[in-house]
Amino acid sequence: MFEVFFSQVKDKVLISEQEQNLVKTFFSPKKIRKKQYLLQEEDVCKHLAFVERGLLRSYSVDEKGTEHMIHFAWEGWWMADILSFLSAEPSTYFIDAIEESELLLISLQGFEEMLLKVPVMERYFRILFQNNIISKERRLIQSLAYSAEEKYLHLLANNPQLVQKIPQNLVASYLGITPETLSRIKRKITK
Amino acid sequence: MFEVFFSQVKDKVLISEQEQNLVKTFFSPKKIRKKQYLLQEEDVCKHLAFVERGLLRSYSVDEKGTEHMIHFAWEGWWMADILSFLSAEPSTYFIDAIEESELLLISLQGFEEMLLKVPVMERYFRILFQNNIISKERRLIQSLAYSAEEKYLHLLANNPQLVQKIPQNLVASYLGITPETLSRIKRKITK
DNA sequence: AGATTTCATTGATATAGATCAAGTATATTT
DNA sequence: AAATATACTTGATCTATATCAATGAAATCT
Repeated sequence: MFEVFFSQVKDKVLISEQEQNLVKTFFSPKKIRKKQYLLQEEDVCKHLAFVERGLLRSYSVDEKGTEHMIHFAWEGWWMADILSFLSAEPSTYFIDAIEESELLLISLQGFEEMLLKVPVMERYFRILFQNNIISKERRLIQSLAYSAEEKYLHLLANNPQLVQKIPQNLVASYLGITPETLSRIKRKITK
Repeated sequence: MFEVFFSQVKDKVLISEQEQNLVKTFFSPKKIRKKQYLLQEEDVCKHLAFVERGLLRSYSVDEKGTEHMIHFAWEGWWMADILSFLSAEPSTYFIDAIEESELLLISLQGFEEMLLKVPVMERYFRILFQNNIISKERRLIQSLAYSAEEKYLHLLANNPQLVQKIPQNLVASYLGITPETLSRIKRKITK
């Protein structure tokens, strides 16, 4: 159950067997079916979710009903609305499963206790958050500086996994363009 | 010199006098004039900079020469290209001073040593990075979901300080719109 | 204080990408 | 396997915002 989890943690920090066993106690496993919600708007995000297997997405829905993809998480990635999780305010996001998934959940209380009792996990999350900032910053610049086609080409070059795993209409939303525009871009490129 | 710095740190974590004195040893002060660069593209970002007084900006420049604002930092905020700082890769950003500023600089070596010797600072940065993720996520959604006018209204509502401190053309770039469009939006709103 | 550069405003025009609509292909359900 | 829903493609049109251009207002320099 924790195979993917600890292989990810060990990528970033050194952690002893003892610490691993302690860390395990803060998590509970959860299975979630395709299309099932993990979080709906207005609810408080009660857990950080680590994806052992499967595929989740988070997104917001604007007044017109249009979905805007925030994040995808597959094996080895985390998913949550961090703002809602940390502040206990109602979320403005939805999180659901694109594919049937196996998750490891930790509550806010568990999270805080774990960080205090296992300082190496404080370090792990600091590094994780660092990396997240970097990737968000990249995406932000791309959304400001690049055309639809350039954004797609960059995604293909830098995140081919995402393009492979995620349905086209969700990739389009992730890039901030319409499915029609993405379809036309793909046709243009393959010529 | 460290007044603003420790008031910010104390906002997020509990830190003893002793720890404060140790932390101080890792930083060196620096003054920087208006328009002076702290970092230029292709250089490695050698320091995290804390702004005690003044105003900095970071931005990237695309092939057409257009600037895209990434971040502004005034009293109490941090500035760096985190990717370049942590990886020692050449930066793709510029950082310069909008106003004459007083900074506290820490090197990567200093940063890593400080986090190991003063664990409460590990915690501080984890929290800082958390908050940064949240604000980047907000900005990203706004860039995907909102019109130019909506983006500006949100900025006015949620970050009025920024609109006050930062010249119009830089605010426009921060929002991913042209100065002309921002000017027209302002006229429309004030009617 | 006058000269020069930089920034903000306004108007006219162009364009990337959205929207609307309809058809085709691919999944999913019964 | 047929039926239904969902996703993808293609074309025609529309629109928000960019671009180009010119003028006026601040700010900065000498």
